[in-house]
Amino acid sequence: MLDISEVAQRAGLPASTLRYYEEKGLIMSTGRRGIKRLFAPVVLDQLALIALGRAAGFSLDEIGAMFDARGEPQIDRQTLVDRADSLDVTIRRLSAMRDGLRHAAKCQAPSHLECPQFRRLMTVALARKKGEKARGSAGAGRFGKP
Amino acid sequence: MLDISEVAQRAGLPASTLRYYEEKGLIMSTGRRGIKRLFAPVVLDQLALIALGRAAGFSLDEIGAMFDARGEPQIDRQTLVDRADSLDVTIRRLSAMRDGLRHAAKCQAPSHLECPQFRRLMTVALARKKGEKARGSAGAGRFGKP
DNA sequence: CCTTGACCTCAAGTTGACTTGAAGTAGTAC
DNA sequence: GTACTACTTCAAGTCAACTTGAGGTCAAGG
Repeated sequence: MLDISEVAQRAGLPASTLRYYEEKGLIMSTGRRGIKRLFAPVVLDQLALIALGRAAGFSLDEIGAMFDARGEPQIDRQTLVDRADSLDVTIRRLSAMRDGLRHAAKCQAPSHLECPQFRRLMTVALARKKGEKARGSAGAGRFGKP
Repeated sequence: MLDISEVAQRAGLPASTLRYYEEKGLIMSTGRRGIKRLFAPVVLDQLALIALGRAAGFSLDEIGAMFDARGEPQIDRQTLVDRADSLDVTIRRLSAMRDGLRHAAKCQAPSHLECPQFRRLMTVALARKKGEKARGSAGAGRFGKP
């Protein structure tokens, strides 16, 4: 059993964030010693998972919908697959942006927005509207209209 | 020349966001007809670039530091390369998360956090601490401690 | 000429994800 | 038993990225 400062230190998060995550139902403390929270070591895995989800652009609510407070995936397997699909889209975009940045760093063209290679990369990155719409509204939440 | 509603419609963004982006110096209107903004069509490319950057987890300020209001990359080529490198890290994590989600959707293990395959994917996703630290602090801003 | 509607500005409000601060509590060390 | 310290709660504050609302402007149509 770990107390909050140990979890904080190992996860690289402030204790306040851990309390906030618990309040939101993303993690659970397994008990108290006196008034102090105790966490099972598995919470570190859960926090890693949450960090991953945040890096993927999912909101805390979305992450909460994918995994319960014990870190187990929720039963809606289709949602998990949809999330994975939307990650694919994100990954394709990010790859294009990475390539675009690398290209921009060495390209001599006076205007990058007119450089054919740069534009091709951007087009790749944005060639998703159909795929995204065709599948309904299961996006990662960071794209699309309000 | 496009007026704001046309840009809004084509970019899939509300006009308020376009005004906000202009105020932040991310885009420029090329003039006014009376009191109304006019935009050159190239603004659509810039907006695509901004959307890409946002999807990559960059803040508007970071995007503003990478590209000027005309959409041209700023001269600090090393920064562009650093951003690209940090995108590589992000992409690796997201790929692992995507695989993890796909696996979770079909795996029968009672606890995923104990499923060896799931853990292996997560480990891949998180095996960056060294790489990230070794390169200094050129991250995308979404990772690391405050 | 007058109205209409799409734009404008500027200030204030919203949301998500936390952080901070004040005031309280409880194991441990002396 | 008192002090210390690491925790606790709860309310309020912060920050980014927008959004909303009130009141103003202006070109075009009738």
